[in-house]
Amino acid sequence: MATASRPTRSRATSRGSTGPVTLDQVAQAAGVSPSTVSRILNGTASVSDDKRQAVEQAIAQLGFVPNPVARGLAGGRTLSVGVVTQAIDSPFYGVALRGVEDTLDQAGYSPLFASGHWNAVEEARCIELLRARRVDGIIVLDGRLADSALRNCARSLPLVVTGRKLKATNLFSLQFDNFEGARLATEHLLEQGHRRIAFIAGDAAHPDALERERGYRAALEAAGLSFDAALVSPGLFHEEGGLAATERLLESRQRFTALFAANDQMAVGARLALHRHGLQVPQDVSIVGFDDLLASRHSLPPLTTVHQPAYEMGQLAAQAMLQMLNGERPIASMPPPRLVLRESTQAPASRA
Amino acid sequence: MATASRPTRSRATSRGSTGPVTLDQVAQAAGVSPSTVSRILNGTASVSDDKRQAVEQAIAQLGFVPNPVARGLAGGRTLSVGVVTQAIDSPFYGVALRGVEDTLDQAGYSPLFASGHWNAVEEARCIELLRARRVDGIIVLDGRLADSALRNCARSLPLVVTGRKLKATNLFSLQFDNFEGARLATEHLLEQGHRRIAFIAGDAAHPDALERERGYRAALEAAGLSFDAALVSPGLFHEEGGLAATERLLESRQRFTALFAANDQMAVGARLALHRHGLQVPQDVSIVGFDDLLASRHSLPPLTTVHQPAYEMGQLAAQAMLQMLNGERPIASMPPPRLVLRESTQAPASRA
DNA sequence: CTGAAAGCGCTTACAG
DNA sequence: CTGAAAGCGCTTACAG
Repeated sequence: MATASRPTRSRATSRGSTGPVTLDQVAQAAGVSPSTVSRILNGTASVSDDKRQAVEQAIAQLGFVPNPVARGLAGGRTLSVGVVTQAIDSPFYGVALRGVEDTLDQAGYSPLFASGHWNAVEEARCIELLRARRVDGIIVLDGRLADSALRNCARSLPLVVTGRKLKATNLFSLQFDNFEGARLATEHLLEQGHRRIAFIAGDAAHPDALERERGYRAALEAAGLSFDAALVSPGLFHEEGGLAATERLLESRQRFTALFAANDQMAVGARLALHRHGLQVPQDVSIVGFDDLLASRHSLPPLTTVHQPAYEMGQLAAQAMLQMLNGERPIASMPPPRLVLRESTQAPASRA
Repeated sequence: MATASRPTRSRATSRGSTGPVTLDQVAQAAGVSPSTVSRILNGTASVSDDKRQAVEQAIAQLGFVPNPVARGLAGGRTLSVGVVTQAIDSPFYGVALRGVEDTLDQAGYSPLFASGHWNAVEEARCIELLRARRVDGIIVLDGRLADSALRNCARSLPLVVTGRKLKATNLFSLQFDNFEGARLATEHLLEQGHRRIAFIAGDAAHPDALERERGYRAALEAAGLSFDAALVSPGLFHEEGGLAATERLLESRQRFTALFAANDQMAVGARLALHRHGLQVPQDVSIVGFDDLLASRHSLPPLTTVHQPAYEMGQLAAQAMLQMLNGERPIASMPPPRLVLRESTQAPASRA
């Protein structure tokens, strides 16, 4: 009778009790209260074996799937985590997103992606949007948000940030050693005998870009070479920028036998510029990149580059978030940089 | 008094009435009922100007943002749409996802991405997951789900599918003319004088792959050339596959002066294989790809390829979804294929 | 161990 | 045009 005589409208009932099975239906089928079903679902309290069995059977039989929307409202947890990235189609961040997705998925969480387009204002908007959607936590992949904005956000939500070292409660940061990576890349060129090494710099608005330039200079200095500003040309981290930067270098008639690009995308642009000028890689000019994008393995020639573990970064960030959500304190850190030797570098032609 | 004497627990109240502003608070501040606030928010009914003003002011003053989770539960709409894609980091689909994201975002909807990994079983899981999350509709980008599964899904949710022609109520499909694209690519090679044109085929489990092969054959036949199975080698749509397929072709000692790869990723692999065998592009072998990935513009040499408008595809799919959600019937269709001429093709060396 | 009840923050018939 | 009330499908103190 209880069900039959429901006095008011019920969307589900009105269309013939079709529609998704609800927890109440499970409770009724199992002959227990909704509270008990909920407890079993959430492992919130111990429940007698017979009730548990009855409920589990009812769930299986009815094909019940809890409604995350209702759970979110009632329990305050949506089992979703926001991810602010720069662009969903970035060859670098895309891989990181996959790492996040895979890790979250295994734990029953869903990612909610939002793209900041390399722009602090939009990134802030992403965070607002994600909070409005009541995500349980937010992962911020790099980006240009001020540290203070991040700290502030962490006051109401667990936050994990990559690309900077930041200490704050409720906030975990993960950083790749860009300095060391760049130093390694430059050192490799030096060891091969190169002395005139051009540097295609990234976008100076990114801390990464600055760190990589520092690494380049440190390696030079360690080898007793002096830094020559005429050999560095900014390429904004993209292909066109790398192409233009290299054109500029070539037109300036600076001599160089090797070139270190602060990311693979610029290396690809540089490669094309050299080609346009009839220069061979690595015979005439050696190239080292940074990131080790999937595509770099098949570029022409396959690119020597600093491996940045994007997928692992995504995984680690997601794992850290999961731990925070569990009340644990994450302690992970990024693996150290590692140079991947391929075919774009060799000793300079001895024409000195 | 009403607020102060609330008899029961209230999470928000207990932490000092902090936390997000609720609709009730807005109603109270504006001196109207919650119903009225809701109506204004949703444009559900006409409301007198003075009340509207009072409410709008209260909203602005309190910085109220409606809780989508509550909206979802109460109204049955979550303002989110599920997107099942193959891999979040695919160079092709990534761009399509950006098109979806941009379009949805403008309309106040959020995308929920789920990756099927080129696998019908996982795609089905994605759909389940998205339905469990109560998305308002689902966009399926290509994939291997059976038509029947899709039709079935459309019975409970608006669905837009790309990569196939499918008629069903509540379902809109969008298809690129793969046949014509492949025909165009092959025709171009033919016009340049090539007669022995190898074909790196895609994964035969994808309808796209079959269509592209059909286009290749059709162009050959139109030119009076007979199809030679020894000249086709499957490459599974990825770089490694393209590389291996080309190696096989080369080892089989089949002669060919041009090569058409059923996607750009395989073209890149093919390019590398040719390089390993000391063959120049386009001097020794011309290459045409398919897709026109962002990267293809900067490959060595820049790749001649069939432009497939991934971003527009994402946009169109999202727009169609938005229209269905509005009760309209979408009528969009994909732009026709277009060949982008770059530097990887030229007339064969006259050594016949 | 377990149930009844209230509540999460909205929406939407229903009845003026 | 507008409000009171019930409900969306869960969770969680509270009281056995």
